[in-house]
Amino acid sequence: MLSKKTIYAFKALIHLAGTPSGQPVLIADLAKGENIPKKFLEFILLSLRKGGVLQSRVGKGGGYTLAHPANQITVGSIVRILEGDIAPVQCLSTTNYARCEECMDEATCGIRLTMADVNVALSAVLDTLTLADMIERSEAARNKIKNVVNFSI
Amino acid sequence: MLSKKTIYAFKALIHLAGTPSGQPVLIADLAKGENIPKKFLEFILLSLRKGGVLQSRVGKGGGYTLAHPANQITVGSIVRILEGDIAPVQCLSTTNYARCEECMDEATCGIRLTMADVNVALSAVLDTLTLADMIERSEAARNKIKNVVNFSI
DNA sequence: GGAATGTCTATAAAATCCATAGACAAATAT
DNA sequence: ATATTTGTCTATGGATTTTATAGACATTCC
Repeated sequence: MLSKKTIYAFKALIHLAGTPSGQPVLIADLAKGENIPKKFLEFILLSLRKGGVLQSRVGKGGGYTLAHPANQITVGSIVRILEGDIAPVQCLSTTNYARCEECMDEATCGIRLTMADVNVALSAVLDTLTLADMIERSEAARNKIKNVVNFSI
Repeated sequence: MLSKKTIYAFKALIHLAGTPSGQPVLIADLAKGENIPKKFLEFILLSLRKGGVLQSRVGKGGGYTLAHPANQITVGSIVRILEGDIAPVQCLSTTNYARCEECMDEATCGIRLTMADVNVALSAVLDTLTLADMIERSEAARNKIKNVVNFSI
């Protein structure tokens, strides 16, 4: 289950992706617009910037912008930045590896070998989906509903 | 990331799957054998029993046994029992549904629509893999190592 | 220089996870 | 019947993580 932090990040990123390109958005505006506690959002945006997903500018006319086009920002990269990792067990993590306590032999651990499959499947989906997909799907759903309404008139 | 509770559950279940069939195993023996805090394990086993994965018998000669053959106990069912759910967002959970706070319109939420794909992919893997797979993979890895050793002699 | 804005550190409230204690209930053996 | 073995249940507390806030600081622009 994703944490609130990650959901907030998605909301903020979708908001940023929806603003005319190049136009920086203030933390305060993002917080207000997406109903996210401002100080908490500061921290989230900072993490995303350090993770290479966002760019920022300080001072008047400053704010946050996406560091790349929305279709190049994967859901996986966002999750990895905010959740620390995707791997179901830490002994499978590349970015945050830790040996499982009291695991006698990593090479023959059935849990690890099985979770490796889960890890691969999960990474595959998350690294395929992008911010642009999130927006497209939302729009597609909206259009579908609109059409149904139109037809029914 | 799976919690310790779930890892403990896997260990206990693998242990149970590896004992001659029908033979009940004591909580105390499982706790000692797998190095799991006994009282914590009690709670875990109870959850698994209520979830239909384990059977128990009280009194002398009692203990725990698998409720089904190991190849019929999916990893997904175990995770669902102990983690509460698999869905990345609660508004996608079937067993534990909750509306996301302040989600204006669930039908057009881009986060939800995207995470639905993740949910499908994740469920597919977890519901395909079984306890028997965990054991097979562990044995396969052990045999592989053994052969390498033999060849090198 | 002054205003606007992001950055950073410290801290704390709330929730969840991990673990333990102890009384209780059920089954079996004698 | 009674004693013994063993799982069941309720309550509780410590540890960790998540969520959130406060305030000083640094940078940019005018």
